[in-house]
Amino acid sequence: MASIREVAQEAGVGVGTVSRALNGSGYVSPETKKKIEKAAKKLNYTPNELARNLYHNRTGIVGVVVPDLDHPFFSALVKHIEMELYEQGYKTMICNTVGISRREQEYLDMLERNMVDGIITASHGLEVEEYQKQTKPIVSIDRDLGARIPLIGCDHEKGGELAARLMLAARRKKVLAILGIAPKVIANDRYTAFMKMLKENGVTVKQEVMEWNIFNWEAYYKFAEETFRSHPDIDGIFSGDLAALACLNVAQRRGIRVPEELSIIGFDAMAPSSMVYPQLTAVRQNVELLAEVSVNTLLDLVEQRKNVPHRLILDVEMQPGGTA
Amino acid sequence: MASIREVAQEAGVGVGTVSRALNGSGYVSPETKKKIEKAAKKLNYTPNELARNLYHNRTGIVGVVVPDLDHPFFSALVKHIEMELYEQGYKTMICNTVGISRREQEYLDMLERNMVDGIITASHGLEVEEYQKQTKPIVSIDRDLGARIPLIGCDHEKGGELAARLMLAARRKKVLAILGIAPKVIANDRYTAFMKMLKENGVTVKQEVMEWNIFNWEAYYKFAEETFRSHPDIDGIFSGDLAALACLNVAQRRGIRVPEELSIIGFDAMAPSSMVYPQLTAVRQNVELLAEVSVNTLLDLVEQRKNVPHRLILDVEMQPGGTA
DNA sequence: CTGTTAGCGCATTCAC
DNA sequence: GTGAATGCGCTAACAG
Repeated sequence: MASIREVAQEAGVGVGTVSRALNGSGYVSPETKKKIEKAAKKLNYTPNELARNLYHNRTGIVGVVVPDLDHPFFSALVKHIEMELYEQGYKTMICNTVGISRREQEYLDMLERNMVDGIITASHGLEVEEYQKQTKPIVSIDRDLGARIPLIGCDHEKGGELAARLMLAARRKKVLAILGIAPKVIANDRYTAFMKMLKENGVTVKQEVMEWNIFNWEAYYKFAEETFRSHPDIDGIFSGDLAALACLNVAQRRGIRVPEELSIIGFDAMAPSSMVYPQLTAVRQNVELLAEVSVNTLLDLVEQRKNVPHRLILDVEMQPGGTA
Repeated sequence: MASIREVAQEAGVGVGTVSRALNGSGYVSPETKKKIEKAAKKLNYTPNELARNLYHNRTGIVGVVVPDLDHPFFSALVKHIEMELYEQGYKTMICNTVGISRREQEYLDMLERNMVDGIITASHGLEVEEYQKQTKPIVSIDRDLGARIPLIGCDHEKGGELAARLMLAARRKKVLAILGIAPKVIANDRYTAFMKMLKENGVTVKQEVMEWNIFNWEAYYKFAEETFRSHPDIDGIFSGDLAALACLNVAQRRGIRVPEELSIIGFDAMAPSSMVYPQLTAVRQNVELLAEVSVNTLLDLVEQRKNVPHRLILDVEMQPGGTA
């Protein structure tokens, strides 16, 4: 509540001196510095960040846009992004788009209005053009938004191949891939690679597509039940963690033995995949590293520290489990 | 990038007029208004929110402090808080304290520095005194921070009793309660009520205490294994969702039949409790309502809309499952 | 070494 | 109806 002017008055000096003393910029005699600090303490002075922001034209806030915070992958991602940003002196503003592209757009607008210094987006409902209009720092996770916007993601192709290899090792013959990913996102490559390798080896591969922007458990569960009705003869399933867990649950309920009769392989290997019994076999993304790389790439842009590569692909590995 | 002054120049009017025209405050002739709008569009003018913030001494940002975003309860809570805040025109800044009270303190400081208009805290590592120093709006979830700070939470006592009733109905004789909650938090009441009712009915109740600020699955799992080693004779377990899920997993691995030989009841009933087979029996908190009430209480304070009650306790119910 | 001054961009007086 | 002037709180450049 107390302003810098009041502190200056109390200490009997000018505002500039107070500013320098408290910020450690420029020279202030030890003596007057003491006086100023005493005055500041007495008045319980706290600098008003809003005024600072206006002057510096920055806020130290980074916007993080995700489709759904209550999804294990995104909650873990945001957690680690927040922690990394904090380490580097930034704050995190979040936005759930829940499939509403208007909300995504509004966050982009906040960039223009200087509310945030940069954006990390993992929600992909808008057209690429909207992003390309922007001139301020943006980093994209899992989607190519053009040459000026760095893309960070994991090696989805390798993930798909790792899964395919497991299916082959288990001699599966009729496998289902459940695609639940936004169009235009590199995450789709996991299915392409998966199906390609299996087909090359004479395995029959079917596919089902889930609404990509629905993330609640009910929906996954219903979809799994429907899947078993329409594909009673499959002996393998590959999909995102949650759909895989739903399939596992329905299989157990139906008395289908996993993995003897049916292999189930997930993608992401987030916490819930370890909670079930048997533990889900799944391709693991290194979310922590993903967060770290995304943040550092963005801040390289924000602070113009150095040039950043346009495409950064992180390694994946297979989390062993009991379902394949 | 274009400022209001440039727009004024382009339109050949004064800055005040531009401000009034674009904000709809005060009178502007339809004619000049047109001119101004054209100029604004031409220059691609966007008001600088930082300047506005300084003038109004507000940011429209609410800080949300939680121990760990990557915990199903908190990720769901933050998701719904964010959505509700968005509906009301506010943005959400998040902070993972991950058990570090310094981080909690820093967020409190941001209140003083006017970076956020208010705070919703569900992380309770700091002493009450630190909160009571604050004069700006704060709402607390699950912990009493003194008369001036509203407390929102669910009816933990009732939850504990609902669980106890199920244990009694299943004729359990040696029950274990796993406490994993911060000290001084009303969430502890669930265990107090649970144990009280069971003891009154002649049931033996033991208890174990987990580090309250550890939230990763590994820790839960290890704790569960240790629990079965040291308490091989129990026939009932009551704890938070994640510890309960870990116990269920270990029990299944050990070939203990649930619920025939062992009843397991969780608290929260978040998504992962539905993913396992059998589904976890658990006390359900209405997170959505909790978020809505917290946000509205805070904004009543921020906008001084009306007086708010100091204590708001929400109902709970039992989520049926197959583990009790 | 330190006080004064001039903005940062906007919103709101208050004369005209 | 409208323009000019003032201030939000702070920082940095500039005299002194």
